[in-house]
Amino acid sequence: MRFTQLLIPTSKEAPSDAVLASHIYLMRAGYIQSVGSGLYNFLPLGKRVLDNVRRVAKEELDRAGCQEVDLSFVTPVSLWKESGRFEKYGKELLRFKDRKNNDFVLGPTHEEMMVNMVSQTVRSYKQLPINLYQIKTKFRDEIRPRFGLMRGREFLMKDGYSFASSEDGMKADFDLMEKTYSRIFKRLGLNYRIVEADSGAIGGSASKEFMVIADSGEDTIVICDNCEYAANIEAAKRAMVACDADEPEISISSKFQTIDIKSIDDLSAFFHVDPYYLIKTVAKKALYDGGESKIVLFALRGSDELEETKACNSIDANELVDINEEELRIAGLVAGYMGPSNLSEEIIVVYDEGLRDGRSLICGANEENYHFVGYDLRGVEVTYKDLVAVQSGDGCPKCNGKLKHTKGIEVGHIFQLGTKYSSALKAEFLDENGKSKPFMMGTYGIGISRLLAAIIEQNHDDRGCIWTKESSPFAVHIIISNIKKEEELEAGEELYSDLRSRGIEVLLDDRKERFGFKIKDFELIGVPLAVVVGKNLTDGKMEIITRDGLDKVEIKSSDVLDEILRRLS
RNA sequence: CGGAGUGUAGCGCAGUCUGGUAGCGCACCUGGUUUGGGACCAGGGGGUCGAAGGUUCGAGUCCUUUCACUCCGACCA
Repeated sequence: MRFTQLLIPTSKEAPSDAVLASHIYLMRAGYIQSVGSGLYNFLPLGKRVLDNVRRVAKEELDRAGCQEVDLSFVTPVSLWKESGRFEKYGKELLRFKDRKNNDFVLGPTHEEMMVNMVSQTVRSYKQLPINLYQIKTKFRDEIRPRFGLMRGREFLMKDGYSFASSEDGMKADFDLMEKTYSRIFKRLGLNYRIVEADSGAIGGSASKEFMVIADSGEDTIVICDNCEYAANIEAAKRAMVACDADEPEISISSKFQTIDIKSIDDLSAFFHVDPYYLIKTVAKKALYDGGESKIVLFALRGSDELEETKACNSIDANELVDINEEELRIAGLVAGYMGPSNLSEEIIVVYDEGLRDGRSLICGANEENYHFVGYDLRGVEVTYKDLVAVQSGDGCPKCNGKLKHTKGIEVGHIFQLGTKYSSALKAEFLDENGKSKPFMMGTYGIGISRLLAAIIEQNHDDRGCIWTKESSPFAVHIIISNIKKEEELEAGEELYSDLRSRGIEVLLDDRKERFGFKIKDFELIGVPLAVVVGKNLTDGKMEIITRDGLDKVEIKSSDVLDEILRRLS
């Protein structure tokens, strides 16, 4: 393509709200344009990259035997009510009515639609397994869209769904998708890691996320420095923690006056006891379907932190929200002096596994200025769940390595769903014995538009984008230094048509601009390879620039074509 | 949802306190000079000052309402 014919509005200035490199450069280099909160237009360059990422995904999925379909974007609300997700998904669902006053949502994901489609067309186990996918715009009304393409409201996603007749079949599908996804992200040139994950609003049993490692990532992931263990903090486990500090010597269990001693630190200092022996009690309001809510106390060791997603899952709630002072008071709770015992019946208490059979503990007495000393959990019937946020330095649950935190961008997520949706939506097939059974499903997503951001987060410098080979909008960027010089123009044009005739995607900068202007645009746009046709043409040479590292070499003009072909192969 | 802030040319901003002809930089158009690191000179186009209502002789500026966008937070107990 010729620069003079392409819409590439590059600019020196970035929008003031852009903080991430990917956001800044994709805007500045004219890939995308903002149209509203979390909404973007893809300009020609952006569309080319999007198509490339989509193509890589499609090729690998088709290779793995998946079939592409395209389901209606507007989906009837009835399906969402049937699956129970209408409430669970909450405000992220964009709802609206048509002229006949029927309710619809814009699809944020398509489990319901796909199950519905398959249940109408697949009747027999002989038709299984089957794996269907689509690459389609999705809409989620995010609480707070930000970071450009990273967290938009409208975005392009590949969503796939597998249907099997047995659990083994489902697991085989899942494993195949894990391999396929690995191939896709590898081809896109990404440094990624597969981590164990929470299933979130999708539901289901096992799930894994594909995380692109980047400091700007929104997710915290926990990785082992010794083995392959890696998990999202929302699902990360750790080896049991022992405490080096001595257990406090407590002769009798009793209330103890602790005026103005409210925090774990204060308590620890006041009693000269390691926080390990203190109970931290976190109060939350849990929201359920139908507007129901319950007060829940999560008890964990003072040395640990609560992981909210785990906490939410532990009580099967839709969401956890903070409790305001009024609600605390009504529940008979005192901030700073909360404890898991002596509570009204309506309050649910969940203990962290780390407290199992704990003794000689200190906790709030649920009374202003008093703590309870010598709390003993041995032989007491309580609910234990894994609630803690794994911290850097904790032991790996798989080996004796140490865990550490790092940041990642979630670009893929694969789930084993089992029969969650097929049961709810009564999607069944007849097995070998003529018996009706719900499909064993898996669901698999890739954030196609988010990948553009992820690729740039991982591949950029202070001058602009550096695309990877398969994602780049063009393979080669030819810069004609001064189009007024006939020989430069001719040589540039000739190289351009030679490359094009070999099927190579070339961007030719034929604008009537100065050299500096053009080279800055090349650096901003980030095509991996550039050829400068300029002043050293008089010595019969051209310059090849590698965008990553900006290495330059002069090559005899007659050898340039071969050199480029060699590098691209 | 809670808190803070911003809406003025395509983009980035000043002007608002103290009411009196709508400004700057970049970008854009014309002509000329320049041509290897975002050039220079001259000329030019472009605005319901987010919207609605009010106060006033007069409102970008003051008052009321509203909409949109952005940022921070959603922790501890």
